[in-house]
Amino acid sequence: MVGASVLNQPQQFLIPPEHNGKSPEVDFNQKEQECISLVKRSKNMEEFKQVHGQILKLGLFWSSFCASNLVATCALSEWGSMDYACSIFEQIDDPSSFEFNAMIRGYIKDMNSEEALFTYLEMLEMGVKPDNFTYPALLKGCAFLSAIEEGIQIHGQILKLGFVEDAFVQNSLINKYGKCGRISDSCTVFEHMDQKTIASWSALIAAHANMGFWDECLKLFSQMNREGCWRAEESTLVSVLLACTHLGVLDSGRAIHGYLLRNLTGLNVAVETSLIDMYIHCGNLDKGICLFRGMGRRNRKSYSVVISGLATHGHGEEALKIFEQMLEERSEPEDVVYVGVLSACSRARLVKEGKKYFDRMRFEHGIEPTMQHYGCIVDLMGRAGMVYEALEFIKAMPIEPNDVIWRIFLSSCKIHQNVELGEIAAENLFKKTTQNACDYLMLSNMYAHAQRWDDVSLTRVKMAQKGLDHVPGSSFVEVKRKVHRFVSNDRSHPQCHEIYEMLHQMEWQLKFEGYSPDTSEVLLDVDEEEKKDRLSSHSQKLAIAFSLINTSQGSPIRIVRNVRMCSDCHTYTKLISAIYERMIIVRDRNIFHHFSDGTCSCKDYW
DNA sequence: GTAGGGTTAG
Repeated sequence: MVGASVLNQPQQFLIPPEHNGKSPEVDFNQKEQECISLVKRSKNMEEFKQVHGQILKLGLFWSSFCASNLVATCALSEWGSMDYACSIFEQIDDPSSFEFNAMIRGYIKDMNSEEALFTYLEMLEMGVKPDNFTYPALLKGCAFLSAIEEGIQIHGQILKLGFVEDAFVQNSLINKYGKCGRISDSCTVFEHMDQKTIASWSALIAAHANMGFWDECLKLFSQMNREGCWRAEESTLVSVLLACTHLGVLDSGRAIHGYLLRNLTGLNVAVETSLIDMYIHCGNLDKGICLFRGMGRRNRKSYSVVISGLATHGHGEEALKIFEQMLEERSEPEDVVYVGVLSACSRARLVKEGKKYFDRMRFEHGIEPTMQHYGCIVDLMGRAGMVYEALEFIKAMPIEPNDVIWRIFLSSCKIHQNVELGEIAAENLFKKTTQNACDYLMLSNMYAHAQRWDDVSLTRVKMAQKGLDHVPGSSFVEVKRKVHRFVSNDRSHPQCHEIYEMLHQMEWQLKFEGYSPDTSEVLLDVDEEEKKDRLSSHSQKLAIAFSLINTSQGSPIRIVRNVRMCSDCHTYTKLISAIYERMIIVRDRNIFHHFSDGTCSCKDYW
């Protein structure tokens, strides 16, 4: 049936068959040219099949570049089909590297990397020599499959065939090694390059981002600016923005924003969304929302970023309004956006609404709940104090609850000091292989609060037996694009003396306000004075003291923490925000605390 | 004579 319809139609696009005065060879070449041009101009499968039919009818398939172009167009066009391309390809008696390359690229475009690798093997078996065009796509396939062994073999073939100097091949190698987690191999390829282009830097930065080496991403970006004369493109900057987001470095993120505005006209939705995400996760929610409101076009991801962002900053109601607005704009929700919606309900303690959205997700939008959704509901109930109901919910889950579910439940039990259920949570959590020191500390803190010192010791012994080390709490502050890290009782900072002076001064001020340290979360059964000493130099307090010295009066202080803050630091920070009239924003793992005028946005539940 | 690399957010 291929091309059947064209036979019944006037052949407007071809030269009439009668002799036009030229030699048959010229005539043939002209027809061939016209057919190729028509193949390339096809806008859909229907048009393509018509031209294919014509080419077969005119006998041009066997003797020309027509077959090549048919395969390439069908394999690589947006509207193309690999099945159809394959059927054409199979009719070529003696396929060249061009046709093989087109097939390989087509499979990669279709995310069918296995088939791309099979095609390459077929190419070698048939004795067709690969060229420098073969490898970029093939390496992309290896990257996608994280196929380390195959990748190494292919690298060997590249060396043997002498394509290792090709910049495109080298960039693909950097990417491939990055995706396979072999970052040092990416660096080696990069270092050996004569001509490093923007794509080489981008590939290297993305490789580091893929491994979560955020500091390295920023270092490479500044190195690139120092060494190169080209301007970064959007794709590079998304990786760099992602690094800023993870590190919580707002000033560096702002600098990238400035760079984008200076060097690019108009940003695409992906970059705008990355910027919004960066602002929100670096603690400047208002700027993120402002950019979101100014977006010309939004997609589901931009909505999702903003909804989750508002939820983590404790603005649950606002997040739900944006979600309703998204539904009005007929953007069908996907499962991830519901994680934001449900966590918004949980943070705002909107239990009824949360349950309603959970049902709506399943029954109205047909989304099967994932572990994350179940986690949100456990959090929703647990945080609101419905710990017994939360436990029943966990027991009724159709999938085996993972460590995260039990951790969320343990955290709820701790907030509401339900030791009995907390022990059930811990018992289940400790059966999992992914337990960590924080889990033991949570249980231990709960016992400490209940003054059960024997159980505190026992929990710590168990923790030590498992070889789990207490993760030292760190606080990070960025001042003038430089990140300062503090740990508890830190005396390593160059401004150490001034910082402790400031801390002393702060304590005096706090005493006037009637503050007394909350020692309930200091683990050891030692005397009160020692506990107070340990508390007074927690990393967050050092970071605040440092910021008060080094930033201007009235400017907000932004702190990123690696572990959850203790209740004393929370109370302390609330009071400091009022005394020093500063907004203090703390990123505490996944949520934000906005301390202002003596209160916190989390309403003391975190 | 046909073509290729880095591509993102939760």
